[in-house]
Amino acid sequence: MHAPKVTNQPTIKRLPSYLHIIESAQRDGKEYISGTVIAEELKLEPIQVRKDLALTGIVGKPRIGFPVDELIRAIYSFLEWDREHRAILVGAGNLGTALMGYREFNKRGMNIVAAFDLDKNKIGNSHHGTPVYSLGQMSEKIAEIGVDMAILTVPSGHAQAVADLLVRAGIQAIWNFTNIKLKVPEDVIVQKEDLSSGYAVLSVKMRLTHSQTANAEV
Amino acid sequence: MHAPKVTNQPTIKRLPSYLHIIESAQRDGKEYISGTVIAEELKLEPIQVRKDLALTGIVGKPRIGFPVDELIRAIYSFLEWDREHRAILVGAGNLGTALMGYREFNKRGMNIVAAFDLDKNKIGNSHHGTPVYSLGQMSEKIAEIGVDMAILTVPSGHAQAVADLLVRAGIQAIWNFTNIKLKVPEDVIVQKEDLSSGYAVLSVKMRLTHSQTANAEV
DNA sequence: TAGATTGTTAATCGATTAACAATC
DNA sequence: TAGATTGTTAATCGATTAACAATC
Repeated sequence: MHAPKVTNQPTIKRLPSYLHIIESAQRDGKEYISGTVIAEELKLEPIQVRKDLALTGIVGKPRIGFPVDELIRAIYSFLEWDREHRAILVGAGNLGTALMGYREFNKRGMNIVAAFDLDKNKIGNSHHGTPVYSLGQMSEKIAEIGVDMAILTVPSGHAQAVADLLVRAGIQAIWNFTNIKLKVPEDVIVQKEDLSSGYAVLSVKMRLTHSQTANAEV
Repeated sequence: MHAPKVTNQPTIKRLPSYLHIIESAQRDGKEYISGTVIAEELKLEPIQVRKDLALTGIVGKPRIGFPVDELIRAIYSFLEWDREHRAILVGAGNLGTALMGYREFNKRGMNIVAAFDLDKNKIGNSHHGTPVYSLGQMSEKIAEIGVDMAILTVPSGHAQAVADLLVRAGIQAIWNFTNIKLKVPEDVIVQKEDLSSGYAVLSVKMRLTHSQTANAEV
């Protein structure tokens, strides 16, 4: 009767893709969806889907599956996507602007309330409703607005300096899109998004497929 | 005397971050770097770094560490980053443009030779040296240029249709930045980049930290 | 009822970590 | 030489998968 570990990273990372399938079923008017169906859609094992979903506390019906509306609520609740996460974004370049325009985040509770940049041409503009301020105003604005997390999309040369500013301004969580391993106090959460690692996996997969010894387990 | 598995995903995903540290040591003029130092920098266990690096075939010197130049070459070779990967990019929006401007990819052997979009205002332009063509020209251009992989940064509503086009044009590998699970033939490699999964991990980490039971193993 | 699916308990698999001899 | 680090072999840990009774 041990409580299952709630910090199973692989499971947490899969939940958003489940959610996608389940929401699509909801749009189709389905009342129930089975783990088997989700697994087929994502090419996973049914038992894995069931185990993952169990973590959210959902209870299904044998033979029928999981109640769609309830399941969506359970995942949202587990991921804390049913509450507002106020975020700021630092670095309003192409990547930053892309993230500001990513409507899915907003649906998942993330509210990007302000962006900051050094570029005078960008300051004063707004993207998808998010105003862009000067970097100099950042600490002040953070204190004023109340912010849960910062999204870091600055050039890597500025990453550590900006992170230092964020920490000093009291930010507790940083979503780091730079390729710099940030040095921050222990109690500050950093989630690093590393595009190169995806490219590395892709390259190796390509090599394995192109070679004769095609032990292509994906 | 079993050969170690070359398809250890976690290891492959860590190699780019090692490379970062090692290249920085190279710029500092260091001839050798130890696994211990790399581990410290990235807050990993030294034994894990050594095991990971061993996969590339590098041989170190006890007491001294690994020869920097040779180590960089070994990682590049293992990841096939020492060869050109000709890529096209489909969807020249903000994210696509950001990827075209990401100079690190170019250094790692990726050459984005062409981009495609539907938007007439974008067609004919070029971003960081990459020309943008109309989507209608895609199949033709792929045949003409010779392409190893496609980067998919279109709106999710178009993802499957574009993937179908790519497959028909003979593309063997797709780097998928949409949140759609693509349906492709078995022999086509898809690497999915899922920003929501990073956000999910961050949200759960925040919940765990803010709660009293701070079992904050990161 | 028959049978597909859930949820639990156990088994397997693979990755991480530990221990330690070899060595520069 | 002394001692830090490598690389190998073994132990541990955690995640995935299998088996199967319960059940709608």
